[in-house]
Amino acid sequence: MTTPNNSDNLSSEFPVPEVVIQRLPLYVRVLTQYSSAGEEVISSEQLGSRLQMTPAQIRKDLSYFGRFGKQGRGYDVAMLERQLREILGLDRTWNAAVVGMGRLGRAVVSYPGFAPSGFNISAAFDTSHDIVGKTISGLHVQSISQLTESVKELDIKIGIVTVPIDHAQEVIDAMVLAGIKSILNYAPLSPQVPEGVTMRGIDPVLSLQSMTYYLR
Amino acid sequence: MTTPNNSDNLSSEFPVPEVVIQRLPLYVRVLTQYSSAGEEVISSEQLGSRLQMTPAQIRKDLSYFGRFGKQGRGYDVAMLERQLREILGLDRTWNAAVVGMGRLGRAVVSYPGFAPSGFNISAAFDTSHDIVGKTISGLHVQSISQLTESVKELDIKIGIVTVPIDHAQEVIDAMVLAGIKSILNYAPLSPQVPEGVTMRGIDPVLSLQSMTYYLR
DNA sequence: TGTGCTTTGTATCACACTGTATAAATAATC
DNA sequence: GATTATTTATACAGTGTGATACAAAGCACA
Repeated sequence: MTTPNNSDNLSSEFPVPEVVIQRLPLYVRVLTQYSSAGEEVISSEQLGSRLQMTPAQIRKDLSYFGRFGKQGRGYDVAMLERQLREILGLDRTWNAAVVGMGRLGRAVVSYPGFAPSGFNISAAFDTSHDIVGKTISGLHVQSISQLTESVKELDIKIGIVTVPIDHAQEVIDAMVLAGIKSILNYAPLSPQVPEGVTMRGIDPVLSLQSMTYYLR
Repeated sequence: MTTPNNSDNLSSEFPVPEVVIQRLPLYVRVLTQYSSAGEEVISSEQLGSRLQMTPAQIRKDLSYFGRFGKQGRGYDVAMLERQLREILGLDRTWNAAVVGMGRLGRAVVSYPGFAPSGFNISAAFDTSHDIVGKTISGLHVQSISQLTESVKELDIKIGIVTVPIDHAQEVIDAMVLAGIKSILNYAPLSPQVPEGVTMRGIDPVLSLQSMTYYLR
C-alpha cells in the first residue's frame, strides 16, 4: 500500500492529454541531471523552477500515471526517472530508418545524440541511383523499394524523413504503408497522415517565422 | 469600407494567443504553394483540409487580425499571404548570429533553407581558440566576447545556439545581455530566459521520446 | 509521542481554446 | 433582377487545460 509501483494505475483507463505526454521527456531530462548531481530527492517546486512551470502542473501531470511522491518529502529521483522512462517506453532501444541521404540525412545519421538516448539508426534509404549502394557513416544506403522488407527484418519502428519537400509526402506514404507508426519529419511541409500514425516535425524556419511576430 | 486593409485592426488591442501565432506560418506556407500553383482564391475549407484542421479554426485565427475574406468567395491568395507576412514581420529580412561552430553549427550555417525565407546568418561565434579566426561557409568566426558589438553593428535580432549542452545556458545569457530577444536553441536543455525573450527549441530527441509513448 | 513544518495529491475554479450553428454578404444562374 | 449556392465572420456552447487551495500524509525534532 505504501509502494505506489503500479505504474499503469490510470494510464490505460482514459487517454492522457497529448501535451502531458510531450512534457514527460522534459521531466526525465531534469531528473537525469539531478541524478548525476547526486541528488536523491526532488520536489515539484524544484522541478518546476527548473522548467519554468508551476509545481501544481507537474504534480497533476504525474498524477495521470500514479502516485510517485511522498508527502512532506518529494519524489525519489531515481525511482521517478525509472517510472517515467517506462511509461514513455524509454526502457528499451528503438530502431529507426532514415530516408533521404542528402546533406540533411548525412547530418542526421552522424548526429551523436540519438544513440545515447536509445535511438538506433539501423537503415538508410534514398531514391537517387547516385547514392544507393554507397556506404555512409557505416550504413549501406538502400533503394526505397527495400523499405518494407527492412522494416520487418530489422524491427524498425521509427521513420525519419530527410528528403526534399517535393518527395516528402510520397516517402511518408511509403513509410505508413511499410507499417511505421512514428515519423520524424525534417521536410518543411504539413504532411497528411492517417489516424494512428504519430508525426513530429523538425522545422527551424517555422520556429523562426513565429518568433519574428514578437520582434516587430 | 470594402477594402479591409487595416492589418492591425485588433492585433494590438489585446494579446493574440501564442498557439495562433504559431499556426500563422503554416497558413503562409500553404498560401505560397497555392499561389505558385496559379490559384487566385482559397477557402477556409481548402486551407483546413490541407492542414488537417477545421475551417472554423482558420477563420477564427484570421479574425484576430482583421477581415480578409469575401463571403461566398473565400480569400484572395496573394492578398492573404501578403497580409500574414506583414503581421508576422516576414516582409523584410532578419539577421541572425550563430554561436557554436562545431558540427551542428556548421550544418546550420550551410543549411540552404534559411536565406530564401528571409533569415540571413550574418555572424558566427565560438569560444574555442581552435575555431575562432577560421572562416566557415564564408563567415569569419569571432570570439563570443565580440557578440554584443556585432549584434549592434550588424543589426542582429536573432540568436541561434549550437553549442554543447554544458555551455548553452551561459551562451543564452550572453545573448540576452547583448539585447537579443529571439533565440533558436539546438541544445538539449530547457533554458531559463527572462520575460520578453522568445525561445524556440529544436530537439529531435525530445520529439522521439514523446512518440515512443504511442508505440508501446 | 506529540507538535510543527513540508510537500504531495486532488477538488474546485477560472480561463482559454475549439467546434457548432447561423446570420450576413457575395457570386452565379436563370 | 430574383433566386439559389457558397462562404465568411461571429455568437454560443462545450471541452480541455492550467492555477488555486486545502486536506492528508509524512518528516523532524524536542
